[in-house]
Amino acid sequence: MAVNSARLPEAAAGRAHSCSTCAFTNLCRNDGIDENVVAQVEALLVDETSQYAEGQHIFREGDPFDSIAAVRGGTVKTYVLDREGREQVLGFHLPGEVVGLNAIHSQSFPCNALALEPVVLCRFSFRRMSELAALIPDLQSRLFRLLSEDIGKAALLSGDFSADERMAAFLLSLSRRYARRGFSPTRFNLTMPRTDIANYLRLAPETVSRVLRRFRDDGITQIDRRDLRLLDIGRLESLALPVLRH
Amino acid sequence: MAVNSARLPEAAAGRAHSCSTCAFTNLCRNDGIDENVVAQVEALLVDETSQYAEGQHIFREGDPFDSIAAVRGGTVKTYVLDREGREQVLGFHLPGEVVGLNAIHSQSFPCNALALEPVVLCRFSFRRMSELAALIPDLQSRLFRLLSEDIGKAALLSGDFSADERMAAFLLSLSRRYARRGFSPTRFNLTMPRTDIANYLRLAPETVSRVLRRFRDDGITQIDRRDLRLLDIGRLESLALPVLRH
DNA sequence: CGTTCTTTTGATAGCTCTCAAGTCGCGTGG
DNA sequence: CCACGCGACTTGAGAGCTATCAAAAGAACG
Repeated sequence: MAVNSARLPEAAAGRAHSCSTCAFTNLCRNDGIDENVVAQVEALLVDETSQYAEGQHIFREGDPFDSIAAVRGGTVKTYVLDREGREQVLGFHLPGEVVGLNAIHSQSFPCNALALEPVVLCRFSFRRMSELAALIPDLQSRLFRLLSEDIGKAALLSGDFSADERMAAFLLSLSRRYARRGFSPTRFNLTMPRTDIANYLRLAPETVSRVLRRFRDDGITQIDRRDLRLLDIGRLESLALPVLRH
Repeated sequence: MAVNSARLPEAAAGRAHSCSTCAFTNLCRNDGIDENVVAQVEALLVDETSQYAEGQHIFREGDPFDSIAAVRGGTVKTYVLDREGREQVLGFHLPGEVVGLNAIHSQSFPCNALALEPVVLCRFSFRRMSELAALIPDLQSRLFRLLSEDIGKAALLSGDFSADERMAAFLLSLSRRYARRGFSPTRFNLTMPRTDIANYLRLAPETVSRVLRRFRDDGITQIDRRDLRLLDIGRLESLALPVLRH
């Protein structure tokens, strides 16, 4: 029962923590922003408490783009379907991360987004956020950086790396991202099924199973179902080096 | 001698055409923008005529980020070096396309950029462009879209596609991008060596050679050294379908 | 005209996929 | 409480695609 929420720090119960670890930090909070601007920022929160049950779609490919969402809780999977209906997983979005940035260009979502577990979102009107960005240089800069950050994110998929390298990089990526948001970097739940991991890493599910078994046999991880502990991060890092480059 | 410049439309000789097919269209041109703003836009061009010879670096990994560049002529290759010094090609930038967007986040270039042939760039100060974007909503919007567009660009590399699918998608991508800028979509030069294509597609150079030979044998292309003609775009499209999805 | 780099071609090995079967966990209903 | 069934996961054996190794042919350069 190693649900991630169980590892949430004490302070995380309230909204304050969620926002302090969110990618939009300093946007929702008052830090160094004019008071009457804060009111406008608050007004951006279109539907602060939108919730989704496991298996529900947040948006689907082709849906008109109007708002950006930040994940407050749960895991969101983005994916596309090819001509033959086969799924291609594009990524997983953890608490504090943003979903939908790739929709700005075409003004419609280029992929589907699904809740892998109960999900809570903060939604922002992108139009209003743009208007505000023109008034607050720091906000504009933050948006530019957020967008820029995502451009180089495909490294995990792009290289012709071995199954071990991909898996190590994947686990390490999860670890670091959880750590950044205040969760344990050494123990967390794989909130997605093996098939989704395999699909994301462009491996067969059987290969994922075999690699995870080897990692366990080698003492790198301890894993029971989806409950994962990283025992030897150093080894993981050296395995993932070709993928992550640092 | 099928140099691309030889296929440049008549109108392309002057600056007008170059700019009309550039990713920053409507930024350099006066269309619908206040006249005294145009002066400011002009002022953005830091070094309009910066040129690079084949083999010269435009920037290197770690260089401080200050400006974005649009390719006016030539081809730019971006790449990184891993721990062992092996090169990893990230992409090719053709005339009219933008280089350096992924540097905004970290304020320094995360990769190297090399001129594969004589290159002419338009450089823009990103700081000044941001300031101007706050004044011109359309410019801000254009920048957001430009950034968003690049986020989903890694599809060519990300999937576990066959060598044929990758190559077909690569050739088709070049064709479409050249067409978009006013060049011939059916005949152009591969401005990069086979090794770079192989590296970019995550294939061995030998595999690239074999695939190109098969394409030629099958009447899909006609190729002599780097002079390439696409004879059967329909077949290319059906091959590339799993990669490009349309 | 030799040197060097690029490209091509051939033979072999290896990693991962595919196919197939079996195991485990868990909710359902008897 | 236990049998059942379903889905997720694991495990095993063989095939295929591409990388690797090796070598030669071809173009570019001085």
